[in-house]
Amino acid sequence: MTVVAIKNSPRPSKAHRVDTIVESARKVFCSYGFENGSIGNIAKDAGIAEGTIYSYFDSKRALLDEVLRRHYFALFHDIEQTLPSIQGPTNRLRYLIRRTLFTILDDRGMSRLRSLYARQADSERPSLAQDQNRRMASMMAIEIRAGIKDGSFRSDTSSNITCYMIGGAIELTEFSYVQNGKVVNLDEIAESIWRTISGGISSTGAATEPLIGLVERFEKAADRLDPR
Amino acid sequence: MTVVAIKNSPRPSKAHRVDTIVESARKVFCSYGFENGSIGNIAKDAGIAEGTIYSYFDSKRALLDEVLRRHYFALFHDIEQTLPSIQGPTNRLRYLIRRTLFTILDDRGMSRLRSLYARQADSERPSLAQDQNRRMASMMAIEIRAGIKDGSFRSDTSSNITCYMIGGAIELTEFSYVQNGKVVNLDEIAESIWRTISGGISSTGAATEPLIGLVERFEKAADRLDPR
DNA sequence: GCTACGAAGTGAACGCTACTCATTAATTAG
DNA sequence: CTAATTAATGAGTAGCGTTCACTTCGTAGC
Repeated sequence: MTVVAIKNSPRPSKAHRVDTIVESARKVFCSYGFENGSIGNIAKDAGIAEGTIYSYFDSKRALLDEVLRRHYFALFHDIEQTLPSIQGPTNRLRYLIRRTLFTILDDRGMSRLRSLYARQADSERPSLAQDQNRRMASMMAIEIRAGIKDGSFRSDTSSNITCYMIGGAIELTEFSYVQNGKVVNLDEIAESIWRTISGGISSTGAATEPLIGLVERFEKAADRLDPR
Repeated sequence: MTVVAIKNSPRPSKAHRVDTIVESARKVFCSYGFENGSIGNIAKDAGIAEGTIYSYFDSKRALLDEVLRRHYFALFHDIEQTLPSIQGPTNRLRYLIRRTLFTILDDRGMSRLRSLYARQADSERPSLAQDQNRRMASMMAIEIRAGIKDGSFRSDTSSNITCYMIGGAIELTEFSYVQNGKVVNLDEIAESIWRTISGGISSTGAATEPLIGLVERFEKAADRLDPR
């Protein structure tokens, strides 16, 4: 996507130039990682001088932030587009878990950036990663609170911690995939997360076991009274 | 802790020298972060030349890895010391959650290192962060499997995902604390994590599902005895 | 005690890269 | 068409991780 510089050629618009830089940065960072991807490479790919980048971005870090910001913007936009068509907080929460989890498979390079470099922001407050966490958490929290209101979820549920648990599990799944690259069964993982979130891990066996015995006795009695 | 170099002074033992370097590195990295803490600073603090560090460590990153490795070693050692004195998988799992969570308050600088820099390892396989995750996960998984065996936990629990959910929630809590520095009520967070893990968030609970089957059997038997 | 030799330590020099800024080119206003 | 303004340039700067030729130290054999 290299732009050839020609004397007297008209300058591209400001927005278009920013787009070019960010797109080149995305390519370079995804291919080489943040630390090994140099401003020189990005400038060469965009067909401009290194100095030009610094009239649009304060630092290399700020450039990475913009790459990630656009990535998350597209992701959230897509989610917000889909969410209203799903009925009920339970289904919506399930969708949020699956949708976020499956983003892992979209782009390996982007997964690497997200799981390794997203957290270290410049000095911005709130940092990009924190902001992203908050947005995802707030979407989930809305569904959880709706679920509490309509009686699907227990009223002593902490929406905050529930979001942390879901988000954290997804992050660790992504990191694990980025590190060892093994193919993962995301359907199964999504199902496990959902099962744990919704039903917990405590066994209900203690409660049901006496009942099983009762039913069996009842069935035996029925057999005697009504053989076959 | 600066060591003053004197000509003809006896050289410290190899192990002692490594300790000095790692301790200086820990101080510098905790104070300035990984990227802003320079090898020059570390060497100055340890009272040695920069080159000396490179006869003990391959790179700056390897030095950070050793700092973190020792930190985790101490943490795991402490946990393994305490764990046997706690009875039952349920209590042990609760302890693991609380113990790991409360590590956040031990040392702010260390929390920063853990949540921002631990994931980017050299080229080691497995990476330090992955190795650490695995150790923590395996400790938790042992308790979860024991809990399944003794009937405390549901048998369809995925120990892996449960660990990810617990570990992920703790990581995000730590990151949030590192970023905005607000005091957090860890007791409350630990309790929420535990409540969700053990009981889920469904108000109906998984308890009813097995019962539905029993009720159906009961009704069928009753139908035979009293048709219509 | 003296010498020789390997191990440990040193710090100046190197290479790389993020970032700056004086200069040049392009665009716009009058 | 000219002047003023804005955008772009790329050689230069600074800082840091890393290397390596050289120095110093510890010790073993005489």
